[in-house]
Amino acid sequence: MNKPVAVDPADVRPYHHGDLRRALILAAERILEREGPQALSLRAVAREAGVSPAAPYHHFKDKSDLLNAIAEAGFEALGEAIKGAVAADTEAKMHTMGVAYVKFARENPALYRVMYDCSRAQDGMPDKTHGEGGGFHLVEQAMIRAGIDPSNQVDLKLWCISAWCSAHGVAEMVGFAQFKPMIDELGGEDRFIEELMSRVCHSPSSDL
Amino acid sequence: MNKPVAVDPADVRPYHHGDLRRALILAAERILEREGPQALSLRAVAREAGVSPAAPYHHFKDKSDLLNAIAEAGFEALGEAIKGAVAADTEAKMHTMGVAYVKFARENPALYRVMYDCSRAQDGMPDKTHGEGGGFHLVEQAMIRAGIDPSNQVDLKLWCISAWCSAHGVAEMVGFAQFKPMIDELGGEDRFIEELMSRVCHSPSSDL
DNA sequence: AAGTTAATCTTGACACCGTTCAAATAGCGG
DNA sequence: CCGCTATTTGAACGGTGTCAAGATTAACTT
Repeated sequence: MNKPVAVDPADVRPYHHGDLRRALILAAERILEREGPQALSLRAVAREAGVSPAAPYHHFKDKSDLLNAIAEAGFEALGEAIKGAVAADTEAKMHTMGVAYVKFARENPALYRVMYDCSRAQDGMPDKTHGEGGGFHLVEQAMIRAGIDPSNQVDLKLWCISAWCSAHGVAEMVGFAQFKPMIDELGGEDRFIEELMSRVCHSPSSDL
Repeated sequence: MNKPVAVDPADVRPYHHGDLRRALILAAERILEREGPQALSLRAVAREAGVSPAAPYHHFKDKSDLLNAIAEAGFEALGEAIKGAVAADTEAKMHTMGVAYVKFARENPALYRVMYDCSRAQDGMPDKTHGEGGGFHLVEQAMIRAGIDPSNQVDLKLWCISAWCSAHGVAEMVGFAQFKPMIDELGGEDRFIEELMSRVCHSPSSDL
């Protein structure tokens, strides 16, 4: 008899058919990138993972349960993107973080869609987003650096939320094709994002 | 034989089955308010209008075509809401308009959802929104009143877009249940909206 | 006024979706 | 080796968007 051949642990399918849960999430992300959010059906994910339509139900309660897993990973990636931008900017300004946020959304539009569709269906963004390494936490620190008094917790949180809202709004709308003329006039979407972000981060007068 | 009985003209179904197109839109809006956006299927709309599942296809190319009609009406109503708020505020500040915007979104969550789902699938918001009486036009005027130089068209538009983005972001996120503790601490969602809006309209320092 | 045309609506079908459930299968502990 | 449990399948149900073909009715033409 052959003893089990020594295989790369990455190739091992430890269970029945492998580590589905993970495989399903990966398959879903693949579909998301390739065909967009409206093509992301449970059956399509199962198909992509090479498994029957009912199989996912042993790893996810629901379709929305799968979506939530994807969304959570998305928010984590978003946090990483922001962190990366902060690390590259010695001043670690809100503006920098905002631009990183919007660019992440633009580079992963389908994922970003799932992230906020889930947030709306759930109670909001995943808890981890507000935790130690999460994106929201980074915003808090930047706000404090920008001069917001951290002893007034409510005020600080309000500033963070309002900033996050603005970034989200920009992220959802930069893609509107109706802005294309303006984008061309400015010389590219990156410039457009910069211009919007600097206005969001700094109002021209106090009586707006 | 009976001649047709004299009927109230309101009961008359002038066409085959009545003025469908309009009836379908109304039925859809009814479903939207009653059961939310995920219950809005073409078949359900047809059912609500008392008509066969295929009937809508003679008035709308698609399901999305119906949705677009609803979205367009929604953006018009949003413009009216903003206009109303401006009329009631002698100073006609951006802050006032922003609050009106967000409150409209919160009072018509399902409609608001359809509005932006369509905008994303289309090229953006309906053209009428930017026209003479549209909501975007009102923002432009308010921006000019707030001191933005109207001779720099690009700059003016950028200010308007950034403001609209912020309002949209707030509108989408105030509903997150995870903010409930903070809302309670502030004494209600209205107050929460005010606080966010004033921060969005007025940054604390220029180096945010 | 009658007959033709064109618009409107229905019926029935197709493919796909989310979800469930009983049966089959495979790995695991004894 | 046997049974146990987790995993997967297959088939089914009700629902969806969409389309083609036929029936019905309004409108137009002469």
